[in-house]
Amino acid sequence: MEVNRANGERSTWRERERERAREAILHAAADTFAESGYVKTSMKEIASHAGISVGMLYNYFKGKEEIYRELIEYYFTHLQEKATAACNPDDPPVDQILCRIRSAVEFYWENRSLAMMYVNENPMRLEYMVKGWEEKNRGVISGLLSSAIERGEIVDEDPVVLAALILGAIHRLVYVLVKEGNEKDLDTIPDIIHRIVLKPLECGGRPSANGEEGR
Amino acid sequence: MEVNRANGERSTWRERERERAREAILHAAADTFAESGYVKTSMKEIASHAGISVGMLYNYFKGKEEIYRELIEYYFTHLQEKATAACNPDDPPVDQILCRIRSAVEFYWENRSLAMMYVNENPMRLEYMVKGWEEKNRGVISGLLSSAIERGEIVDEDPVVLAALILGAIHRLVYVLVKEGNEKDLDTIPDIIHRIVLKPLECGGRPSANGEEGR
Amino acid sequence: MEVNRANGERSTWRERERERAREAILHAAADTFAESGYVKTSMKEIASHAGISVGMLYNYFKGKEEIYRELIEYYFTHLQEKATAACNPDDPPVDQILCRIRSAVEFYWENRSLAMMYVNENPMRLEYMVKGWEEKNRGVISGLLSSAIERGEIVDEDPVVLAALILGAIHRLVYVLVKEGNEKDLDTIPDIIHRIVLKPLECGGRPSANGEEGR
Amino acid sequence: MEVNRANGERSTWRERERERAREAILHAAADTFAESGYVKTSMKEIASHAGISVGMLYNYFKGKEEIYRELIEYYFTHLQEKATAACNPDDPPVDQILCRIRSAVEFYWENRSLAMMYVNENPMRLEYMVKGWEEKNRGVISGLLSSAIERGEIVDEDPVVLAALILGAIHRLVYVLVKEGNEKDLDTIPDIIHRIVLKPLECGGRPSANGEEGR
DNA sequence: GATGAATGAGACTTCATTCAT
DNA sequence: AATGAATGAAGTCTCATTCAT
Repeated sequence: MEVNRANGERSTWRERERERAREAILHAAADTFAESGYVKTSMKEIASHAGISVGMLYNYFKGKEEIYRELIEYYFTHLQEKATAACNPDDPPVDQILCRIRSAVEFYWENRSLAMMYVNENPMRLEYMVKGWEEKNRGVISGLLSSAIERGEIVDEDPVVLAALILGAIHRLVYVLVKEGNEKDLDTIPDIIHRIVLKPLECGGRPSANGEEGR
Repeated sequence: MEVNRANGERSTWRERERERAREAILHAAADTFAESGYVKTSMKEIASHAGISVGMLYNYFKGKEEIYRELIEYYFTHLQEKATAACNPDDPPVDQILCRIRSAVEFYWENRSLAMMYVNENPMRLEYMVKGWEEKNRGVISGLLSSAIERGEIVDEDPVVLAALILGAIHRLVYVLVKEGNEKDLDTIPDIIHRIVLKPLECGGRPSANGEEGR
Repeated sequence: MEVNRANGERSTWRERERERAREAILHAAADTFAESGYVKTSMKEIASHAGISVGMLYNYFKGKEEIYRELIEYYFTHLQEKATAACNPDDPPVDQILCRIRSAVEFYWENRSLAMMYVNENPMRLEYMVKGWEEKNRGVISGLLSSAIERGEIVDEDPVVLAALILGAIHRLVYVLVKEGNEKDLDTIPDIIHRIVLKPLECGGRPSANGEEGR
Repeated sequence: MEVNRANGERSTWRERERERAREAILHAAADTFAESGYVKTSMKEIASHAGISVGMLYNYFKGKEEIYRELIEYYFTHLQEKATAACNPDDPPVDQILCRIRSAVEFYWENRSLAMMYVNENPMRLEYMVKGWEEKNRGVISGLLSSAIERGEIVDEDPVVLAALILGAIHRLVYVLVKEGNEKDLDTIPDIIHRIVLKPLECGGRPSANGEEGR
């Protein structure tokens, strides 16, 4: 049993080491993919950025595609986690949406390589690599929009369409700001979305921005 | 002289034939690129879609890049031409924007392969292929927004940011609708943008020319 | 018989026309080969320089190799013809050699494309195309040198070696002069060879230019 | 530290291995180029001569051109080094020239593939690959000839022309001897040049240091 | 005769993946 | 565990030659 425990512990230690190594590789890979895109990034480059040999990559990952897929999954998973942790599910849905956008933008800022990887990549490849991410992503926002509509807080528009519109707008704003080197303005995005898209949707109770309050 | 005329005619015929063949190849290529993206599309595939041999492609185009660039340039050129032809520069700027969006959506509908090529592609590649397309594209819309702001017709927001937001929203809506097979709903996009983004921006006094009610 | 003669004449006319066309092609091809070398010259280029279609080339020649071979053969044939016509076989051999060199240099001047083709080309290709040209070429000179030696007019050196030496020297001088754009100095080559190589070889009878002793 | 040393040694060993492999490839390539010339030599052939796969060539060299250029540069560099090492710069210039020729011929003998590569190649390609090699090569000899003329040791001829003549003669003699399989006679070349070209140029008074009699 | 569109073999090159050490 | 040498398939492009018109 002690032996077993010893084995167990060693195995646990091994696993931790392995996990640590995998994450180091993933970080290196994210930088490389962000810079050059999936296709133009070679395994040699990733290995070199990670400071290990090409052969070693295959010890930790099945291949290039697995590395990429894990990065994208890591990206979406942590994006959701962060937003879920930050936002209170008892708040009004619109506030939750804003909170999630704020979380997302913070996350972009903290993980610029990942964000660039996502923002610069061929949407078809993303879809191919992580089936259904798009719908999942939109699903949360459109769910919140649905509640908001049901509760009569915003006007009755198709929530799926609204979600696509909002996410598309954010995506492009991120892309433009980063491409033009204005990364520091990323944090203005939540306000922009709020002012221009969400506020005007609100029904009477909370008066629209175009009313007496403006901004 | 008759000989000359004959030569002239033959040469014209040759040129017409050549142009016809080039366009056939471009069509085939657009389909293939739309399906698989630039990188995963091989010259063999293009040739096979076009019903000719690989070597023949090089009689008409310098290489893969030229085919792609010509498609993208055709896309942007005709998109702008169509919008410019359809919209009256004396109309209020907001109406012109809506008109341009309507033209664009019609154009997407009529050139679905081209549109998919654009919507599915890696933004970095588009930028690499046609330098500055993004700014040019945004420039027209942000210019009209600037006028609208100057004329006091819409609230004072950064027109560049607004343009990015609008274009990002449209881009994503096109992507989502096409990916989910709802291409027939493409023509709802102009109304959506109008209702959700542009109308609320209008300053109280002046109702938009497009539909007295708005809703 | 008249019919026959008519046929004969027509055939003769056709043949003359064909010969004329072939020579036009050969001229165009010589220019192209001289500029770019055998490998980098394409049939398209030759056709374009000759003002005809690619297909037409194959009406007159079996292929690229045949064109090249005929040019080289034309070159050597006419070089020899010119020299033979100009030089008196009853003159002393050394004078004949000088006379041949003078003829050759004149020929280079008059057929610069051909000469460049020859001077710039891979010797292996030349040898491959026209087997034995090297020996034939050297043969004439070494034959004359042999006679000169037999007649005691020049010192007793291996005539084959001497011929190679002389021809190599001329070849390089042509190459250098043309490459540096001093084509006009080509005609100094015979004197140089005379002064530096042939004269010193002469035995006492005709005293060398280098002082009374010769060697 | 032991680890470091181990790493250091392994790394050194790797580098040595790499260097060894590169040289093996270069040797194989020299043979192949010498046999078929640059253009007709395919990477497949080189790989096959070297006993490795085609892809492997690209681990060691950027491409075909790099292999070729490295060979040619090796050739010229070592030719010059050998000559410089062998010849005493305080000797009379004419003796130095002869010494350099002797070194060169020895070098040809020791590196027959390289020499054939050079002797058989299209001069235009050589020039394209190693810009200015012709002038550099001629420069050394013509410089020595200039000194000899200034010192009144040889008659006053254009040293550039003389150098071209000498080098052309050597080049052709090497070509002829090797082509006819008389490689063993390569070492007669320095004497030939001495006897036929250099000696007669000497001004009466001063006998050459190389052999009091001439031959 | 005359054309040039069309073919297809073959060249160079890249790179994900494997495997002996 | 760790390395990087090695492979080989696949991709882009060129061009001599053929052939329907």
